[in-house]
Amino acid sequence: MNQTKRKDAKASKPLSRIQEANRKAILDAALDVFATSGFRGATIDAIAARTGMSKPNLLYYFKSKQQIYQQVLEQTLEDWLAPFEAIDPEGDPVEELRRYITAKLEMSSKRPEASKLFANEILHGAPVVGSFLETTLKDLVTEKTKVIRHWVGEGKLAPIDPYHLIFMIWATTQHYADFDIQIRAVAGSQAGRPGFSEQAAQAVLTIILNGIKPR
Amino acid sequence: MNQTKRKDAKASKPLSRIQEANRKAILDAALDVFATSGFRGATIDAIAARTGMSKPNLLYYFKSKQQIYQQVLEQTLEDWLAPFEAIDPEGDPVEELRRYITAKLEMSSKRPEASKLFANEILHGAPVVGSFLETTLKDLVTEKTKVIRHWVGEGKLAPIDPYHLIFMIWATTQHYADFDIQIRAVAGSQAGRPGFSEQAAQAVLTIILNGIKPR
DNA sequence: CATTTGCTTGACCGTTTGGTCAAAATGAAC
DNA sequence: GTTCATTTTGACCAAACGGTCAAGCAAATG
Repeated sequence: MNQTKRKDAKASKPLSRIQEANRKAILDAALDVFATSGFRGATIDAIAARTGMSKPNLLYYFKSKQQIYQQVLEQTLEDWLAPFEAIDPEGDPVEELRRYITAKLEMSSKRPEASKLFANEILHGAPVVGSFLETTLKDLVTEKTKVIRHWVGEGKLAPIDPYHLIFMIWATTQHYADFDIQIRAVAGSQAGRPGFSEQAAQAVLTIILNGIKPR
Repeated sequence: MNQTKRKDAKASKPLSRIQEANRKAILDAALDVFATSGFRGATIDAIAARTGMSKPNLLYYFKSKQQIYQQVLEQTLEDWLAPFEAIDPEGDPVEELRRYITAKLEMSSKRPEASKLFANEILHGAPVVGSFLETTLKDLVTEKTKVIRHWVGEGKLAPIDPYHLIFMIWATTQHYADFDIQIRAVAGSQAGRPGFSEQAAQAVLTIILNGIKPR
């Protein structure tokens, strides 16, 4: 029964059906808990309660709270980055950025927990994703700044600093997820209305795209 | 009964010289600790260590960790709001907004801890400042949206939604404080150079102001 | 000087929480 | 059924942490 197919001790894990389901349930619950309470504020018990499992059972699937956190974060980063990678150097600048901003705003509205989780991580010094930021993300951003600079060179965009344009898009799109409570408190009835997030997207697009169009 | 000379709401403490100095030292240390570790992550011991006092001594001046947190937050909110209140309805729109954005970016660069403290509070559901957001801040924002709408009506600004303009400014200016680690990681050498924050201010102003100028 | 009041702290307590462990339940294979 | 591996948990431990308290120290006050 110990063929290459069944149970490999170290290299890779076949992952039984039960394991796969439980792991996923745990990571889903953990995302919520970590996002609302932060790493320190979250407790294994809280995550366990949310999945209906016992605490030791969580630690049967993941060896520590840290590890759960890392995996949730890792999983989140991929989604977070995908639309950024998708910016096409060959496409029309305004159209590409419109697509990117729209995608990010949609993510903020649909999965604010992911955004909050990430915000928390960065806010506390990026202890886990720090090296990722300095390598993968940095390279990716460098690449995109070249694209933007190329667009500017062609006269398709106003002469703006690519870094700050990117930061500004990140800032704005994340804000709607991370600060949603403040937004709801301040905008009051406005924010409750259906179509509010579409309206937000429209306003953000208007300002940024007008701001970077060549004059 | 109550002489109205002291600013005290509780009508008891004249506050000795020593008390005033120690209270301030504690609040200063607490700002740093809360900003970098969050409420849950911060410990009274850490704050005490930073002031050179003992833990019981902190609790002699403030009755609980919560109370320290509240006072730090309260103190921070005032600074945070001041430049927003200062937006002058009679002034030139572009000039007023330039002043506001510049002031906020400067705060982000000089006192990022204050910004981080606030971000953390909101991110975790605004348990302490929630009611403040729904009353004072909401009223203030409503007032400023009217000013912006008036400017738009006069044709001095492009027709943009005032709420989203405000959110966008908040988002962007806070981003440079709250996500400074990500910015430094991604921008690398750029961010280290002197004048980086001035450059950031220039870029942000360019995009937003161009974005809202009437065409 | 003595006395009162304000300031400071070492030692301690109760609770929370991350993590362990041995044993029980469940399931799979024969 | 029996046997063996996987999954689950109650009970427990050690460390961390918020907070208390009684006693010590300092500084005014007389």
